[in-house]
Amino acid sequence: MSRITLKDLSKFLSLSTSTISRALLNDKNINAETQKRVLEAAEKLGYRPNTTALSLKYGQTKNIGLVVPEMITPFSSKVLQGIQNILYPLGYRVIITQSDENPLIERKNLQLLEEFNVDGIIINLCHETYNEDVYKEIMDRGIPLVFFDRIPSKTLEVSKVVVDDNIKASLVVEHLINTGRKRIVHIMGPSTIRNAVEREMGYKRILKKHNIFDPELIIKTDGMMFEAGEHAAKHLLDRKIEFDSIFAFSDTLAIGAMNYLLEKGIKIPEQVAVASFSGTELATIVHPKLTSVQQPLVKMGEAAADLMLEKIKDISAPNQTIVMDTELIYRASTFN
Amino acid sequence: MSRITLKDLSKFLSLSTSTISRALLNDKNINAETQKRVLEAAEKLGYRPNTTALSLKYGQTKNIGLVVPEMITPFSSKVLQGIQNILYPLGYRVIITQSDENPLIERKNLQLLEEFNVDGIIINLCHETYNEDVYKEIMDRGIPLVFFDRIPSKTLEVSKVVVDDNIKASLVVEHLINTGRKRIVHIMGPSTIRNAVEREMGYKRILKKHNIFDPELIIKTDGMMFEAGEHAAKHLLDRKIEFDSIFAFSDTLAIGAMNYLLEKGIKIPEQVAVASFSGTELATIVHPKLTSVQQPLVKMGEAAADLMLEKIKDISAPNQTIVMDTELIYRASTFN
DNA sequence: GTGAAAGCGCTAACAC
DNA sequence: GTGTTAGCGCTTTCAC
Repeated sequence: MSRITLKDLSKFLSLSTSTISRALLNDKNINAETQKRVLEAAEKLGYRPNTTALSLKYGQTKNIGLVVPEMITPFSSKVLQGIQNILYPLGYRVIITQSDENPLIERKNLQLLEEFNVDGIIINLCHETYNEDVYKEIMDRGIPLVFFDRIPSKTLEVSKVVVDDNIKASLVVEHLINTGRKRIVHIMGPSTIRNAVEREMGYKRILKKHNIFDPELIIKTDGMMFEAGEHAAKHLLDRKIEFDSIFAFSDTLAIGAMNYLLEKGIKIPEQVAVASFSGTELATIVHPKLTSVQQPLVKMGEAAADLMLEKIKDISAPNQTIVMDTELIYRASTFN
Repeated sequence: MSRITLKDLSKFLSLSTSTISRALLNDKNINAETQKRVLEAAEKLGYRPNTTALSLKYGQTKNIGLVVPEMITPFSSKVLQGIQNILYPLGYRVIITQSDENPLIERKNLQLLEEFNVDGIIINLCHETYNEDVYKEIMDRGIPLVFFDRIPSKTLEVSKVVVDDNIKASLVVEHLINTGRKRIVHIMGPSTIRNAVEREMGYKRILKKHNIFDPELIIKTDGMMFEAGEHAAKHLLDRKIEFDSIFAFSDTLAIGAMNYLLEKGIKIPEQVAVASFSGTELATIVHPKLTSVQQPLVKMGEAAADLMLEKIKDISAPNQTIVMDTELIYRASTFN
């Protein structure tokens, strides 16, 4: 808590609090001499403005909530970094909540953030439709909501930051084909996540184009974490499904699968090439390093924060969709 | 922002705001009938208390700052989880800042949090002494500071949550010796981090006890991230230093080193066993999985939050040091 | 049991 | 150019 207040300065200098305030705010109606005295006294006594008073005055808490599915992988941290880059210098605090990939927890988090009186919420959701009612309620109450990465179903019009999942997924698959792979597995995320469906569409389109599509090669996972990837790999081996490569929905799933294969003595990339989507550090801290679609996560955070600022300035600003550019990074996991 | 206020309810029910307030706070001086009416109206109109007004009233922002070195690894996220477990239900917001292992950024973060008027700061520092002056200043201003994991030098008495680095490091080394390793490298963190020194001491003590200590086997890194581990491994190979195992300061350094060795075709654990310290998911998502000292990160966060609450309740509460139990988890990276 | 009024720290409209 | 005052939303004396 700030100890010393305008009132203290006012007493100290025998000036009214409004004069002090004006001096501090660099108002035009202030004597240069007076201002200097005030500034010096403020410095000397260690005055720090009370943000709470300002919040009350202006009706803005300067708190922005962030809801993410998890923070085990660096994905959200990177986006957070971008959000902070924009919001911290402007005096906004960012309050993070983790949903643990559970829509129920996400729901609680949203309610918690509302209780925290945030000015807006930036969210990467964990289920396309489950909490749609809450999203709506929140927006109806005049609290702007900005989505990134995983967005709600099309029935809800919102501001959002996304990547072109479909096209980039197809590029990954093309790459696998170009390097001679024919039995390309897709480890697909839950279909309650729009991106999973989009990436699958990209995958399917290319395989069909090349006439090598086989529905058996699509493994839909239940979860999103490493074990889900392991299960997918186990499933493939247990069923003796023949495959020479994997395109996974995310680095996380890819790594889970990769480690299972390595444990079973399968050589990567010699026997099975692995590629994925995300672009976190995870792709480069495993061996072999993963070919992956790199998303500009920090920039995505910055974009989301910008959208949020726009909405805060004018709640009726039109919803925008920002599509970020991604880059397919080729690494050892897909080359012999 | 909450739309509807006590005043609105007051008008709506033709009652004074004080009565409304009393009803909502379940005060004894309130007619049961009146209270019922108020509660119903509040529900109906969707009243939500304005936390800002409360903050101003009580002189507490209910904001707690968190300063961590990085969020690329899951270490801080886990601790954050624990902190949130305790603080969120109590209405405290947690505001995170990342120092990027840079004391200068840490300094800025601390100042930022002060400007945010936090009620207290929980911190995992990135340099033992560099910002000691700021820590002191902050505490002198009556803002409680609680440290965890990496703590300041002994000249600064503070509340903190730590683990027994020295003893657990020695257990890891004993384990390596028990599995037949003789040339045990230590990849040591920067000595500006107390834990690095403690873990090195544990390492040294055991090697000396067994008469196999060789100063050449200690590689002190400059950084803390994966590349620093790689560099250490490169250094070992370049200098043709003979070794059959590695004990690394952290999972991060261990993984960096491991991947470099794997790239050079060195077999793990057959040729080189690897063990580390941390206990994040990182240890289990690489191949082979890492033997590592598992720290109870969520619990550490909870303990730090508890210490913080104590300090908030009574700023003059005595400083406490909580030492958490850790567990050495044996995994494939140290077994043939 | 209820209402009026003060005050938390600050800014801004209004006097002078 | 400076001071006075009101008010942001809430709780809490103090009256009645």
